[in-house]
Amino acid sequence: MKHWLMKSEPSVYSVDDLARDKKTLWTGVRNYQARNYMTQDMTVGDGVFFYHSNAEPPCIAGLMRVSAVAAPDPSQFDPKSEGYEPRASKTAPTWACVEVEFVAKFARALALDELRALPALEKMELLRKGSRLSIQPVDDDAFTVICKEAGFVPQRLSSRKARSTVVP
DNA sequence: GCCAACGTTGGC
DNA sequence: GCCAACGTTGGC
Repeated sequence: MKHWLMKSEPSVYSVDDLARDKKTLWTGVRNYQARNYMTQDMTVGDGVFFYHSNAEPPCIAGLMRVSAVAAPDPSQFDPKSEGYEPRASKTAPTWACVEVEFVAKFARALALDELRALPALEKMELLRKGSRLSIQPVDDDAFTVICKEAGFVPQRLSSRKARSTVVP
């Protein structure tokens, strides 16, 4: 299972909005690298950090999970949408979106400067100077460190079989 | 609001 | 295929 980080400006769509909606289509991505991560690498069940960009402070605000693989982003077909893509057609779409579902809002959001203070995250894409990529992979170690720092315990042994093997 | 970094566009 | 101009992102 892979892990990811996806950015959204909370003034547009926040972790609280997702907590309310339970699920949403992650529409509006207009960057090829970010799109390719969605169409080529994301699978159902992948964990995704919800990052608040252009926020005060910028922070990782919660966790979500991929609930459906990439499909054409409907906003590219809507002339009234900011993300309208005149070159796209239903048979040859340009942009894609995954569906994500809410997992958790971190009781303590992890601000960018706190993340920078963690040596284990040195190589994280998010923390690279000039990094703008709105969808990026997060390696297992970084995922674990961030969850721990946020006081969040991932429910990795969620199947009945797995749970039954856990010593009480 | 500023501006550095980056991605895209389009002329050549 | 190069690269200057332009537009966007996103921290500060």
